[in-house]
Amino acid sequence: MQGISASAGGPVDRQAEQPCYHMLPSPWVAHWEAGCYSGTMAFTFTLQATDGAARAGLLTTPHGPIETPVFMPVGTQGTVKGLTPEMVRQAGAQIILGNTYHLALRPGDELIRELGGLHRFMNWPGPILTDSGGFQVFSLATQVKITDQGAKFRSHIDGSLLELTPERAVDIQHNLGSDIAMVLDECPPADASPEAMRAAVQRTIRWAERCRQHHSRREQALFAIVQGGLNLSLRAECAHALVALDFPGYALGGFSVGETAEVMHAALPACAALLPEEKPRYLMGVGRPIDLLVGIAAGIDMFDCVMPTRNGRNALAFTADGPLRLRNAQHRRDPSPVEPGCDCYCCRHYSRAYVHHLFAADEMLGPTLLSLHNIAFYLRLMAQARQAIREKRFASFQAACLARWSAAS
RNA sequence: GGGUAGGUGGCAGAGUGGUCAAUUGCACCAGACUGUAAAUCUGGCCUCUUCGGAGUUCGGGGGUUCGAAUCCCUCCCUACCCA
Repeated sequence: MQGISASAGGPVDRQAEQPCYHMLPSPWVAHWEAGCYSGTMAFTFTLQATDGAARAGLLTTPHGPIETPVFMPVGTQGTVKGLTPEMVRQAGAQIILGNTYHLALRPGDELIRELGGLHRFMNWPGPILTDSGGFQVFSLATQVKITDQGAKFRSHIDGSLLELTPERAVDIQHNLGSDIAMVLDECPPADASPEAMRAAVQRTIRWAERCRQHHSRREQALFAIVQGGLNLSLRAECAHALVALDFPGYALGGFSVGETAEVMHAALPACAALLPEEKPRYLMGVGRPIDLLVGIAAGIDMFDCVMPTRNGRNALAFTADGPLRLRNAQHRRDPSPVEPGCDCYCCRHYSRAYVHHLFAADEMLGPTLLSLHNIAFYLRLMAQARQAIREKRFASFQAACLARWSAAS
């Protein structure tokens, strides 16, 4: 009976739920508090500090500024799965992703425009980057037919035949109203033949040109995507052609598509160096914490990956001491937080034992808490990296992180 | 006391002479996850193993048979019905 007594023990002294504001640039916080689109901020990128190839900078968008290097949580269908925008913000996110392919299929980009655009529709007043759907053409490849005109494919929702062209991808992203849009690209698998890779690069360049031509929305930045796989001369050819078109930002696509991490790591410095120094560089779809650090060292400014949220839903927590599988029996009676010292909502209030219980009982709060923690971990890692770059000690920061991650396993 | 139906691996529950170390689900134990068709998927789950196999299992005991979880006898136990 004592366990259910209302007055037993008195309330635990909980700190007020303070957002992790210390990680965010203050204009962004002000923008959030205002809760609306000011429309005064143009798209700019300022390089503020370098440390070797690593860079720290400031990106501004109509929906707020972004400190780089930045990690962008993925919100494919207009939601970072399992989290409210408020939780994503409190974890320290400055910008999130949305997806052209998914949102065009459901609920439809026209509908979202009608309802005030994606920011308003999903209640995320901060910056949004939308992916073009090029990756879906690759990942749903069995049912896709690619021609110069565009990609014909079957909807994964109802099987209907649809076509995504460069122009349509731009229109959809216009309707969504994202701050940064991506060109439609062709993303071949790592083991594609040299001919296929070359064809994909040429098509990607032609499509980028068409996107550029078709793009008219001044308050939205359109980024180009460099393909070419692991062939550096193809990458260079692609990059040169795209740079000549003068995009406000450039992405490296076609990584983490089947090649080993070592191979990707080895290729990144040269590929990043192909991109203009004064423009933001975005490594698409990457990756694990170690991949982020390697990318930053190579001169990348922006990253996105489903890993913190997907793995969080699947009971894996990233921590400064390496990954933790909360479904494992060893956590059954562990009273310590997922990551000691972490100031995220999950770590401030719950034990590993409780999170373990949530996953064992298949309760939806488990995936929510670990998604939240993982995003907080990723964003904290990036904040620390930014600081390390500014203090010219990124290499030792990276080495220290790696040593700690590997020591635990 | 009489009758009926049953007793199978942690649980539920298939199998009813050889292709059965035994379908399946759950539970349990691990692993994977990189511009999200993923709150998903994979593997393991009697013992030992040089991973090729080997040895013991289907309530207990006995028997029939070349061969039994499966057929027979007997004992024990469970559920329901009748007294």
